Amino acid sequence: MECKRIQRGCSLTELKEKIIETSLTLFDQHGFHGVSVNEIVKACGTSKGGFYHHFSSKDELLFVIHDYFISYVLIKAQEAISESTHPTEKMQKIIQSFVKVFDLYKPHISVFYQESIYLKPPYVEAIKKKRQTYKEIIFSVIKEGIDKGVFRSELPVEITGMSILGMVNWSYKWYKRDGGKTIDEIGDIYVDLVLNALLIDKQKEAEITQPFLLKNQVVVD
Amino acid sequence: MECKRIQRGCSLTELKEKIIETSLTLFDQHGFHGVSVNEIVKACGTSKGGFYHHFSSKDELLFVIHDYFISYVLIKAQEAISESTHPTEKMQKIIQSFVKVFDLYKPHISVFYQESIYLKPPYVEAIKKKRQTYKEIIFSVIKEGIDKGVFRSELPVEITGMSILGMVNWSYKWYKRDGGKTIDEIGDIYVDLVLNALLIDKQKEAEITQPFLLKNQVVVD
DNA sequence: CTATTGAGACCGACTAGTTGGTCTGTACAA
DNA sequence: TTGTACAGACCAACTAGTCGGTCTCAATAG
Repeated sequence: MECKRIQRGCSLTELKEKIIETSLTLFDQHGFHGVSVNEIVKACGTSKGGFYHHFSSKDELLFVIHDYFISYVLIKAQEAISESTHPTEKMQKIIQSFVKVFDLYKPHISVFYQESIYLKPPYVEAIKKKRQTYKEIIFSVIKEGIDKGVFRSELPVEITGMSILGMVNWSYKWYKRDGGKTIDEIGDIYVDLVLNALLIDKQKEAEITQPFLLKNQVVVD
Repeated sequence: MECKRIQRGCSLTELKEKIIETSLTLFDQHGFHGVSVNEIVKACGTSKGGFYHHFSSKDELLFVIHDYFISYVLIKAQEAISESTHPTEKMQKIIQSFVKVFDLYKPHISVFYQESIYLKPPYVEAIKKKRQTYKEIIFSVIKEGIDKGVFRSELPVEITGMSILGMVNWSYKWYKRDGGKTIDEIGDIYVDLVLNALLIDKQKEAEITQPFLLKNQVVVD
């Protein structure tokens, strides 16, 4: 179960790990302010002392969760674009890699997008910086696609990028693992929608046979 | 300033109105749990008594804000589809009408998407029902488009619908009134992206001259 | 091999402050 | 007089965070 996840530093004790995992689930269900430190430690079978031995504050715990997640996503995105040369393929890989994260890190994502307003100033800047980096990866792929004559040049880079981000990110509001479709299927649909929206028609004709565009398969719900 | 907004029942006293508007701004900035009732009443220049005269609880205030917003959006969407016959036009109208709400109800939207997890059981069902109705409006337009041979039949209705919703909804995370583009311009881009993603190519050829698709204008940021 | 030490991991009663909510009182209009 | 609209002191419950203390165990000393 843990094997597919990113390797944490082995310096993390079991309790610290458990506090993070437990509070992640609780925050996901009730929100950061809907869960008290007492509830966290009770759910962990530990104590206030145990908690504050590992975290200087409840806010730091929130930061650790945020940082852990965004760092992971960032690495995955960088991997995705580095192992491809063609902008279309890069876009496809980014979307598919991000969408995969939903299976592994659903609570992380919910907390990340839901509770980030509660991050205290010293922490919020660090997270913002990484989020911006992530955005710029998306933007750069779109820009590259336009420059290479693959994507439609009339599209504004930033807003198109935010549209894609929004489409994918919003999944955290509704995706359930036991829903009708697997996360990979959903990813394929996203890729299909995005590429149909971005590619210039000639390119689309040429690439329609590639696997990232949905065939005329009947996809029932 | 208020004139463009929906007419509230005139039974609302000035204080109740003021509490709603003030807390909306505060919730938007600091989150529902980041603002205490004391802070609300202080910002309003009123008192605990004043507050609890109009609201039975802080939770009810949150519900009122939610219900007010979703009801408005629902009406707008129903207007949008009823005044059009063609699915393409319906989709266009829905997106444009929703996007317009961002200018008028930015704090409502932020609170709606950010704090809804804190709605208590008696309230949360009522809101969920209306949200579902909204989703089904979108779904029905997509379904109609597919049935009429306008939208690509290989697209799954629900996920495509959630993609569109996500794309548009996500705006609340980044849209600023004084940004580079007006909300109407952003709406046009959304319409362009969505229709390019949904329309079958023949339709696209035929309708490319229509105003809802971006011309080869250079849109700089 | 045993004894001593000391540092990290953890416990839980405690505190100071804040929270949502109540209750009595008041001003005023009908 | 009666009801509505508000004021603000008050309260019980809960909050994040503290702090003195205990336990474990590895490193060192004898």
